[in-house]
Amino acid sequence: MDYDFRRIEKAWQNKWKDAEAYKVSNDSPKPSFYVLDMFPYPSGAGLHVGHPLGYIASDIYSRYKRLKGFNVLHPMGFDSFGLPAEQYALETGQHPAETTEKNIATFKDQLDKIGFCYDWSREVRTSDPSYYKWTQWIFLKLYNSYFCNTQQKARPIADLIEKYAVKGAMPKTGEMIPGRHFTADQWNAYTKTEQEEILMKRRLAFSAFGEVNWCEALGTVLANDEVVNGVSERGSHPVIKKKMRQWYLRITQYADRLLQGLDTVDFSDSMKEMQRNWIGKSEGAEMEFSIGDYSEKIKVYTTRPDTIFGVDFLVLAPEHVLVSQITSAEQQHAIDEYLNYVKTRSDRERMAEVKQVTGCFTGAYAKHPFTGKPIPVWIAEYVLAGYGTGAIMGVPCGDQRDFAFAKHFNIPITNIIGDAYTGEEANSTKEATLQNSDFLNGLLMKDAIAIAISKTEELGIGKRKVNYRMRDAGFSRQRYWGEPFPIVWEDGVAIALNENDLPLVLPHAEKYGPGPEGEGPLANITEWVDLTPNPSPKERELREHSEDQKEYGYITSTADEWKNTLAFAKQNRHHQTEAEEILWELVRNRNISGYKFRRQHPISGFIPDFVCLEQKLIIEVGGDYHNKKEQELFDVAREKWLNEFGFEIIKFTNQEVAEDINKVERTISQKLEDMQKKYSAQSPLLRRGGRGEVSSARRETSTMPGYAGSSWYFLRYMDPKNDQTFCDRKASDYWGQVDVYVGGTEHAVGHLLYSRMWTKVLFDLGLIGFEEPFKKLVNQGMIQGSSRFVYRLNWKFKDVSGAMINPENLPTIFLSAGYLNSKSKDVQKLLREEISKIVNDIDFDIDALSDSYYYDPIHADVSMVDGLELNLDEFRKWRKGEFETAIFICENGEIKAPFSFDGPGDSVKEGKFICGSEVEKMSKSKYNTVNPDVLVEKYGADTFRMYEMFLGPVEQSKPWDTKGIEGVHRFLKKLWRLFYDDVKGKVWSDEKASDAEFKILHKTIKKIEQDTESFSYNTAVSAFMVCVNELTDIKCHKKEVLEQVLILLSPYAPHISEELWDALGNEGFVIDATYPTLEEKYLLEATKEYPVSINGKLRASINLPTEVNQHEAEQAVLANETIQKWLEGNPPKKFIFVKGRMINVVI
RNA sequence: GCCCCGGUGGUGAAACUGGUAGACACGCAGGACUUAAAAUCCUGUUUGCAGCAAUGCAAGUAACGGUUCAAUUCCGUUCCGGGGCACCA
Repeated sequence: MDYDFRRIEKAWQNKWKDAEAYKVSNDSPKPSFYVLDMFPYPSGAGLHVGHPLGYIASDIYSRYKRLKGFNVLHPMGFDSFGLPAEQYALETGQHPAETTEKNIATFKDQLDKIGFCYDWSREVRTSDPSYYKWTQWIFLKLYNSYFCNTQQKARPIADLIEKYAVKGAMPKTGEMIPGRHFTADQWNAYTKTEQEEILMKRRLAFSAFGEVNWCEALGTVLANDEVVNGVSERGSHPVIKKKMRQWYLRITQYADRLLQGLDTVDFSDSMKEMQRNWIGKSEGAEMEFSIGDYSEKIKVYTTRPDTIFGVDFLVLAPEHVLVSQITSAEQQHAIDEYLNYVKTRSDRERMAEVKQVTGCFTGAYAKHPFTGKPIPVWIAEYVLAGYGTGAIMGVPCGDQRDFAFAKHFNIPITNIIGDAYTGEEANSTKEATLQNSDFLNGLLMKDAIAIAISKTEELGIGKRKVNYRMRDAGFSRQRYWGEPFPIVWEDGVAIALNENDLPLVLPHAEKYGPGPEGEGPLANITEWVDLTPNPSPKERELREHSEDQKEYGYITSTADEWKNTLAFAKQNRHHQTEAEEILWELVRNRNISGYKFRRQHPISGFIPDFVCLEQKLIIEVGGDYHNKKEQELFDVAREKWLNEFGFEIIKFTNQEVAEDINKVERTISQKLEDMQKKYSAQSPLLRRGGRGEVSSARRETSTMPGYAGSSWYFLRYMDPKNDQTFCDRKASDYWGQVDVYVGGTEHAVGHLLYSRMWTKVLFDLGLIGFEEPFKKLVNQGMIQGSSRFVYRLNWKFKDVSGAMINPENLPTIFLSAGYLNSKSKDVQKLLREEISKIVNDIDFDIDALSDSYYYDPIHADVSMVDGLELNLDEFRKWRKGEFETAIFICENGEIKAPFSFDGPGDSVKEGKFICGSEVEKMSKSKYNTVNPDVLVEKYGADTFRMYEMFLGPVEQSKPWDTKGIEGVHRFLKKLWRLFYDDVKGKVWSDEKASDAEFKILHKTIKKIEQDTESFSYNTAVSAFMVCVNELTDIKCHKKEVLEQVLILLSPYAPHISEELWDALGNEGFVIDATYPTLEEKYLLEATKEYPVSINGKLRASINLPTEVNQHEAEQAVLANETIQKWLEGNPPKKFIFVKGRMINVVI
């Protein structure tokens, strides 16, 4: 019986599925364990061999923990919002939802073939409304929270509002600063708009103006990596910085807690370091310098207040607000010129020429806060407006950039550290002793820092200050395929939707191009965006007269329709029924609870009898004609339609109105009251408690960035189906933190930082019980692709007359790598000869060209290459035969062409075409991807799993190479033969195992357990190989031993383990077995082969009892022949005995 | 420039807190079985020198130096590769 992996794997995958073997319950007496993978973006290219590396690692760990008696949560889902799907939609017109759906199906199919133990019933997809409902919900939590500086945590914004209303915002010390401080009375007197503006400055999710990369030609906002050298990546159009309203997360408030939290988690040092760098905390002081007669002072930020007496100049960022004020008349022209120069420089340029010194003197002088010495004030682009205060103090003897600046502009340099400053370069250490520094004289610089700060604070010229490099996180994207913001802008004020109104479903789009004014594609879906209620007749008049602003109500489509409806409505108003007249008298003039009603007011094509737009309440009075059959149907349809737009309808019959108008009144006002309650607080579109109507209401047209959905998905897995809350507190308390999180380093500062922040906010608000999401992080290395290149001759040659050769009629010629690698000048001559054989009628000059110029490297698909040798037949068929007629010049100069010519001809044709190779990122566009399906098909999932692990340590990046997979496959076949013999069939027996056999088993148990715990899977695989090799060597076929080995192996190779486990006659799945217990007694040895070194060099090896003591060992060693030979009769100087390890004799 | 991580046979790699460097596998070479192939199995495989051989000696973990009875492991300097940050005051 052969190892038929195809049958086995399929069979067991089905059995697991049928038995729901991987379904996990939130209710279990077992201890919980949570193993998580970073969920993938389902790209159209499908899975490549790089993806499963981490998945296999986590799968092994999950299965291992399960065997160890844990209730293991090991889910998988899809990060399915994102740019690639949108880009694809732009190109092909296919809706991202469709392509995403398709891609996910492919991914799942591929994943299932590898035999992962995911509980698919817990799958999440970030683009699914039932998921992003809660992303939006958490966004609202962020929006409706602020960071309380006293408690250092998030609190509901309602608390802040209450505080403002009762106590205002008063300064702790000092005077009130207008715009920042206010009394409770002032707060209460502010308009809603003013209050909202103040609150926006505290909300954890907030909107503000920020700079974006704006490309006029493309009419769109670009991400940083879509901008290359100041122009757009697509089309090379100019890109400028433009201020636009954006959303942000106030992550800077969490900087300190994010920093502290790192000490509580088990991440790699480099990962922690990266996060620390990103947060970029620096401690220093802010100091104030007064300038001439101006009341305003220049604030500088410095980490080196100890060098305050070495200040020779101040430098402001060119964008600094004070620049225009302090510039002197003489310098005005020079400053203007410099500012113009700066404007032309992109960030990239500024970065590219780091060493270039530019700047301009403002003509102003600041006063040194201690000495009173006048200090020139400059501006220079090396000072960044966005960091610190946008101003620095220049200390040339202590800072290399300041030094270069002073030298360049001939500013005299003050030396405050004596000999420690050479005059040749700045001394930026903190080790020198200060001189020339008044009260700091004689102090070491690093000690002087604290003293300088306290003195500064004492004199009121500055204060201690902590700065962070991290900026608030941009949270809006001008894109389509993302979560819409649950925000409506009413007259410029952001109003959040009610939780009840979620999810705000992403509307279907037909086009994905940018909207006007840099807005996202959603801005083009007018009927979705514009929630402005129908205008009053007066406003309507106004609007109709303005030609370029054709607005006809928010649900109305065409101008004509609207005109007709209007006319019809007007007509209706002149033909009121009696009941309508009575009702109108009742509701008009804000008669009922102060709500304004309109009669016969068109809402799109419909004309309700009465409507209160504030609460979206419609009153219909039944006329006789409503009894007709078709009218009834129409009414139903209309009601449904209006409901969709949030309108509610109450109906009265003529009779009711006529008979008891009081009852009618009560009904209406009750209804209004109910509706106000129901849609209380912040629901948009006049459903607010307020009385005023709005003149414009537009939905936010940006969408959330990719990291929104991924910032909390690990919580959703715990309670994926819950439609009451994002994740029940019981579920999150049961599972707690993610015990092991496996993923790539590329998310070090993005995803990991954001999800850590979200977790902290949710924790602060009491919604979950832990404040770090991931207890342990395992970084999987990247599997790189090994690309193959062919080199196409570039026909940009001049012929001998100097004219360019026209390549169009010339054949495509490919050069073999070795041909090019022989870097000699001869290659060109040789090549010229070869080409002349092919193309007889042109004579050209190749010698003049540099070798880098005459060929283009082209990626060849790795599947057509065996090692480095290109399969020419396949290559000719590739890309729909694009290179069908190409000519290949092989390694040995042989020419292979699809036609015959008078070449070297008759000689034996065995030239190989060798490709160039390079290690690059695995990507479809580089044709270097390897699909796991192919390998699974050829060797089986178990082989594939074990091979990926065998490749090397999980954390290590390595180029993909298939050549070793045979070895792993052989191992599994060898394992199989312990159970089944080719000839004899089944060979296992129930015999009692010997100690020697148990020793092999328990040695393996020990090693596998250790290695699995420490994610050292490559060595674990090798331990399995050793085990099987040894069992084979001693012909052990005993069930007692083998079935234990199967349990050990099942996390690594679940299918074959399951098959053999079953064959041995066991009940149930091996995945539910109990992990073998290590019994040390089998590992004890009576004797040990001790290596004996002389002076650290291994000379002999002697067998000693395990329980030997140093004296006995010494005697045995000295009696040894080889050792005696080395001792040459002398006694050893020293005898070192490490029990159980080795012996070293020093002579 | 700064901060991390790494550098070991022809290749992927192993070596627990300093204690037999190269486990395991690939590749290669030789052999067995076979008409042949596939599959399987066996032997060898760091380098140099000596030997018919078992084996012995020497060198060897990027380079140099140090600590130690003993260094791939700890320390210092330099070189190379990978990743991150970058006029951050």
